[in-house]
Amino acid sequence: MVLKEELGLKQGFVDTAHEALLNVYYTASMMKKRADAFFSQFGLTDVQFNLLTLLYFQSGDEGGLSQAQISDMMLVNRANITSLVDRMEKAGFVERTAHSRDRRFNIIKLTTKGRTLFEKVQPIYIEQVRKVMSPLNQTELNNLMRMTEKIRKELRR
Amino acid sequence: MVLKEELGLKQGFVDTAHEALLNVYYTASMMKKRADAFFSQFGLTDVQFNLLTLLYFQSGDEGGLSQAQISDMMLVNRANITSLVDRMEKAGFVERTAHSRDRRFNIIKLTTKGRTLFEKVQPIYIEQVRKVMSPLNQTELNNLMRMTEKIRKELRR
DNA sequence: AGTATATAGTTTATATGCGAACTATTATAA
DNA sequence: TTATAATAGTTCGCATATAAACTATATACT
Repeated sequence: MVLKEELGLKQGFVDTAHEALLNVYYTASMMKKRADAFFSQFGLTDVQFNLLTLLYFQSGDEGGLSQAQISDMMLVNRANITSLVDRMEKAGFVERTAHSRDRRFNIIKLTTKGRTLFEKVQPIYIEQVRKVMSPLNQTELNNLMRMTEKIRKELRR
Repeated sequence: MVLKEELGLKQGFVDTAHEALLNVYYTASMMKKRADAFFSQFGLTDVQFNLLTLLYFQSGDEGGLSQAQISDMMLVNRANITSLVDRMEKAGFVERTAHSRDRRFNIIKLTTKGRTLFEKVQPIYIEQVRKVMSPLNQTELNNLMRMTEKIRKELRR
């Protein structure tokens, strides 16, 4: 019943399922705020760092990822990727390149500047993540992943 | 290691803590999408329904909640509450009223229209929540709440 | 009492998020 | 082969999110 006190709620949790859902939801919300505060030190948002991460680890056939692939991986609408890539391209962290055979695709690649920034920020970020998750031991982390995966599976039906 | 396959990621998870954090994060993201799809049936967003819920269950001394109180409870910036209340007031679901002694406060109250809508939507919403969380038994729900609470406690430091 | 500080709410600029309508390009089908 | 489908990306309108600068009001302090 922790969230009740945290949020000053006396009522409104109709049952445990609802309360658990809100726990997950508000925890993610707080994670995002912390991540945004962290990345702002480096002139980035959490979403922008996610894009750097994807491009750093996943080159794809054409040496980059299409905007549709990025959209699928980040679980966000394609319209967002257009503006996200616009901003990141303007900042010089990524570039749009042509696909070798299909002119519909924009292949997005990290620039040297983007790669350098990622390699600078990523280890510090992982340190922060470890600290945030430090109250949970390995067994708990595994249980947490197992349970949230069950929920996602249900949501995908 | 489920998220890796889900998101088509081959690398990028540096350790279990990071993977667990992203599990929570993407689960909440999917919950939000589902909630938004559900509430759009009734011309609402999930955020707007949250506001109705708060106002329905928490009257406060003045028979409503100040925007600052709403901001605290919803864990969002006060600037958002201004525009949220603007939209909800325009739609006729809430009203801004004066505080009896302190002219700085807007006391936000449900209108009859807002109360009626909430009472119509809420039971159907709770049904959906139970379905989404149905893969977890009571013990798992409690564990999930306990673990996310530990994370929030760490985030509040 | 009068000044400084704190609090509530608004506005602006910016970065997300969605769905729907649009263009360009490619693939499919008749 | 030509008409139709599907796919990739963009643009638009809207709803959310933040921080920062602003006004109005209330409180605290000397």
